[in-house]
Amino acid sequence: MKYSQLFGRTRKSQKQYESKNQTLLQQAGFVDQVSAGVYAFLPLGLRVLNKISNIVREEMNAIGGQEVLLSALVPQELWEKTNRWNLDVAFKTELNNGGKFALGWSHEEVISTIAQQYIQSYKDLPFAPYQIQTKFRNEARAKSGIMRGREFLMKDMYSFHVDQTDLDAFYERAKDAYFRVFSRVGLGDRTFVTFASGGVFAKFSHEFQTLSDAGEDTIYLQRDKNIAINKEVLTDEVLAELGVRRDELEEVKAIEVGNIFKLGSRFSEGLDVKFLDEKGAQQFPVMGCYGIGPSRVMGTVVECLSDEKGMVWPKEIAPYAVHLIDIGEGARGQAEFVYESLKKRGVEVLWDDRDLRAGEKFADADLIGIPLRVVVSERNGKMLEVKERSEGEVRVIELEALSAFV
RNA sequence: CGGGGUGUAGCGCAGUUGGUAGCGCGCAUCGUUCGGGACGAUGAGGUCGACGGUUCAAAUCCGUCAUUCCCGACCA
Repeated sequence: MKYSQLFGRTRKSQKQYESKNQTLLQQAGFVDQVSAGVYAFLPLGLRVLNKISNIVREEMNAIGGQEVLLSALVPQELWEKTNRWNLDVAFKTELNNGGKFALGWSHEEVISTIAQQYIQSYKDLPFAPYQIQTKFRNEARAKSGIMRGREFLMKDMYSFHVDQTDLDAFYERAKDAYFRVFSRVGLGDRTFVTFASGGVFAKFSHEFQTLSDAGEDTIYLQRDKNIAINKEVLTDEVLAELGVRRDELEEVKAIEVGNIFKLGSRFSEGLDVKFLDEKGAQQFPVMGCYGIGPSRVMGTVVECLSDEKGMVWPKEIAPYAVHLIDIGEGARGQAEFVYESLKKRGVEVLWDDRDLRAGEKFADADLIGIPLRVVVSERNGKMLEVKERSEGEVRVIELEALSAFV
């Protein structure tokens, strides 16, 4: 992609928000705020978001998840079956004939109602559909850039099992899959599985909490034992159960990037999803649900991995692999050659082909945060000057040697 | 939903005791520049959030509503 043709661009003057991700993503032209908690993703931002979604997709598929796309409009009657119609989070709307709907802020009702048609026998279980869809939540106060919005992208998976044992086994596989997701997006070393409130049917749920001062949650860490506990469930009883002492805990701020939850049979009972077991007896499937918000993950990466010059994207989710810069008119032809060569090799490259001075191009490259910067100039002739965004070292190499960096 | 701040050109901002609006960036044209956000010249671009009130006169004072940011509350 040639930067001169890109929809969206960097700004020199940018309001400095309290939220780093809001400031940097807007300044670099990755997102545009439409309203409080409502964001449009521009080409660069969408590329990142899609890469995160694809990682999630791959890892969910790897444990047997099956992708679906549910409806965003969810009728009142479904919510009423589970007593969730009158909740503040819901954006409500209605048809011209008066039928009432809420925009989906979670989809247990929809998926369970559909599942009901396909679950008759224990032989039909287990399965785990998931979707990646925009969720709508009527937050009283949107905040923190793209991390707590009124609409946001969410991967939600729901699993259905014949019994608790089967759920427990799948739950552990989902937990592992979540670790792989956070590792791949570059947050692995600072993301902890955290004991959190389990609601009515389970003692705990598990949150995936990424350490960051920008986080809304307070968690307590025992790093040696790799145990983390959300402040909301920190009691002496819980500490005893987990085998940790209060005085060995470290209090930290964290961002909840994922949450997995054992639902038991609340929804299968509420929505009357039943199957016949081996003995011909009617049973309710045991369910689990598993959420990750790709847009929140994107914001979290910005919060955690940026520096004073701008964003620093990990390779797996960077909008492009290479940020090509040509300096001086004499380098234009060589830049064109390098650009075409890289594209032919399947390397994703953003070429800043604007007729600007070097300083502006460097500053924009730092702000945008693509992992590898490649400079061509008359000074370097046919050689390429490469520098990784995350470190300072500059190397001069031949085009053929570039594959070692991307 | 309570509390505080904010609203003026595409973006970031200034605008004093009321007298119908400026600066920087960006943008357009030209020239000089050209390895860490260059410089000069010329130019385009705003019913000052909305509505109502006070006044000869309102970006400016008063009221209401909407907006946005932050703190808190909330957060299957």
